[in-house]
Amino acid sequence: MGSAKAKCLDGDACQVRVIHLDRVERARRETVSEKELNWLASIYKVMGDPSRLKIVMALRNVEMCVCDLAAFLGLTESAISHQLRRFKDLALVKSRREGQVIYYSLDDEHVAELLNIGLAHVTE
Amino acid sequence: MGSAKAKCLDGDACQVRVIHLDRVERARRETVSEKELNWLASIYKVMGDPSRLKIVMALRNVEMCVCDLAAFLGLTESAISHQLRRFKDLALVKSRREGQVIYYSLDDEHVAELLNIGLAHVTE
DNA sequence: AGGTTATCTGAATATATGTTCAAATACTCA
DNA sequence: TGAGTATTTGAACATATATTCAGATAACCT
Repeated sequence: MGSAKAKCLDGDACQVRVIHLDRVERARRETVSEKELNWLASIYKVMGDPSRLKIVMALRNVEMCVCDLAAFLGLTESAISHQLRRFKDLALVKSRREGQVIYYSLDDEHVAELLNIGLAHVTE
Repeated sequence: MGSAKAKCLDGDACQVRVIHLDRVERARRETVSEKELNWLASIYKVMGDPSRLKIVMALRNVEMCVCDLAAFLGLTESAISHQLRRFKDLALVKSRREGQVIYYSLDDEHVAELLNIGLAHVTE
């Protein structure tokens, strides 16, 4: 119902075409703040890279040091260190020093939960 | 227990340092196939961009056409179309044509579920 | 102190990515 | 059929990103 004739939005200059104004307004009403959205996106993003996903999966059950992860992933220890820093910046991973060795482990239940959901579906 | 002296892996040339061989082997045992891992990563990845995340959130409740989404996001219709194609390539979004208008909606419960988990945590 | 091990840092690089613009396609209505 | 609307496509561009290399820190051991 209702023709699909586009209406206009953003009063002043009528630059934006809209067909279902009600839906757009509803979406606007139901969205979260820009800050929350960006934070959420960055969590998904950090898991959206095969190498990092593998790191998260490894840390899911046991803490590991950089060179263990490097061996597991087949990457440089430097590469692992760089990626771990990204996790730490997002407070998704924590570290614990024991002599020369630094042990990394997950520090965020969201990540573990998201991982479990994903794994459950991917392994059917 | 056990000194932190690194052992060697990958027999032939001993190029890889490992401290906790047992943990690495366990991680190897418990990982999923490369294919599954990549597929899973691509799902997280597609949600790991603010614009796309906003698209998913909009489509969570109602189907929308390209220009509605463009109005909602404040982006070009072309940009929306490009992003929607990525979703379609991953079979996460489906489309339905009605005359000139093409309606998009979510086509994968994983995505909705991941989104709900994320939203629940982000909005505390 | 000096030497070894584990990790980090920064520069460099190649590649991926998000967006826009211009033009093509698909459908509708008169 | 032809004009108008909705969406798609491909090239282009600027930016972000993952990894490596070389060198810097930090902690241990003798």
